[in-house]
Amino acid sequence: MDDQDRRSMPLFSISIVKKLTELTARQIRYYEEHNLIHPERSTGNQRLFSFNDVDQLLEIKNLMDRGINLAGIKHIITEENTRDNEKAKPQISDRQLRTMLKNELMEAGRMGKSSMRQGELSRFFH
DNA sequence: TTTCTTACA
DNA sequence: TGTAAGGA
Repeated sequence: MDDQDRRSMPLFSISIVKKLTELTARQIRYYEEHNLIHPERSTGNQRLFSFNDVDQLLEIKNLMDRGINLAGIKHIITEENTRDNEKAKPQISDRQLRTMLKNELMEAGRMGKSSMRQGELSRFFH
């Protein structure tokens, strides 16, 4: 069994994830509705989160704290998985994109927040 | 007891 | 987002 297997192993109940991420059950379920995480289901339709899910949620939480709304987060995470396949963005490298995004996020956090919202984020993916 | 879904404030 | 309702 390799690391990836371990990371995607469904182990935590929502109550555990709630403590680990400091998010409410409502938020956790809401993010799942928007396909930001994909916890497995098991006994009696109960959610079982993997280490990856928790990690993803922590990332979402960080973005939320920076004042980015669901649309923006969704956009980021979606691009995250789409980027590798589509080379329709020959302009900048993957590493450059990450650096740019990181700098922007840091600036947004430092400046108080509102500098980056909804559509503005799309400029990174044009 | 804990979690689940749906839906309204 | 919070919370109530009703079921598993």
